[in-house]
Amino acid sequence: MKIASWNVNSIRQRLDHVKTWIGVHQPDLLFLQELKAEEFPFSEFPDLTCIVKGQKTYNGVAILARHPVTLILNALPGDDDDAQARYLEVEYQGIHYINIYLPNGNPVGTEKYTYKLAWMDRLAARLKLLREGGIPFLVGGDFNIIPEDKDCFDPLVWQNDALFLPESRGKFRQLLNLGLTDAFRVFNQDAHQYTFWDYQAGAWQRDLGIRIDHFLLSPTLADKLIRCTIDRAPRGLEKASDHTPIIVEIA
DNA sequence: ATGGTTGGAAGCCAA
Repeated sequence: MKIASWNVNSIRQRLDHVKTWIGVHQPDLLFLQELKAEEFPFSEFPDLTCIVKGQKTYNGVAILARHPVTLILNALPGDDDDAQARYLEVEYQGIHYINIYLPNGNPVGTEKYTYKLAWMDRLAARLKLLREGGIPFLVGGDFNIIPEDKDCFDPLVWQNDALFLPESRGKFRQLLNLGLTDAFRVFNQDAHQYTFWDYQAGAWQRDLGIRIDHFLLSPTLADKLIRCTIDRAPRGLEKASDHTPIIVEIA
C-alpha cells in the first residue's frame, strides 16, 4: 500500500498538479488537506473513489482511493459544536486510514490556540480507543506540529509559535506514546527534511522550511513499513502549494 | 520592528 498526504492549499488552484502527481506516483490512497472549497471536482477523478469533507473558504479534507474504502467518520468525535472540516477516517481491509488537518493554532493566546490543544486531546482519545480495540490504523496529514528542533531551519524563529511551543509538541509526543511510529524518522534522521516552505521571503529558494506533515503508524503497521519519503518536486512548480507530498509504503 | 506571499471571500481573514 502506497499512501500519500498533501496539503494543496485550494483544490481549485492545484487541480492540475494533483492530477499529474497521481498519474506519476499512482498512490493507493491520497490524503488531501486545505481544499478551501465546499464542492469537490469528482468528475476530474473518474477512476478514484473520493471521500470528501468540504467546507466553504477554509479547511476541507479528502481521501482519494483506488480501492473501495468505507467511510467510518467524517468528523473528529468529542465536540458536537465543532463544524470545521478537518478529519476523515475510512476503513479498508480491516485497517483504519485517518486523514487530518490539525488546527494551526496561531496566534498563541487566542481561542485558536486552545482549540488546537483541545483538538489534539480529542485526537488522542480517538486513537486510544482504536488502540484499545486492537484496530490497526495509520493517521496522516498536516499536523501543524514541528516535532523537534531539527525539523525547522531555526528553532529561535519558531520558539513562540503554536507549531513549536512545548505544550503543542508535548501533545504530539502523547500521540507517539500511544505506541505510534513517526514513519519518516524510521529511515531518515537528518535535519532539513521539510514538507512546508512559506510563500514569503524566498523561503523555498533558501530552503527555510519546516517538517509538519507526518504519518503515524500503529504497531502492526509499523512492523510492515517499507519506506517513507518526501517528494520535494511539486514545491518547485509554478503556482505551487506551500506544502509538498509525503509518501509512505506498507507491505 | 517590519514586511514579505498566497487563496478565498468580499471590500479582510487565515495560513
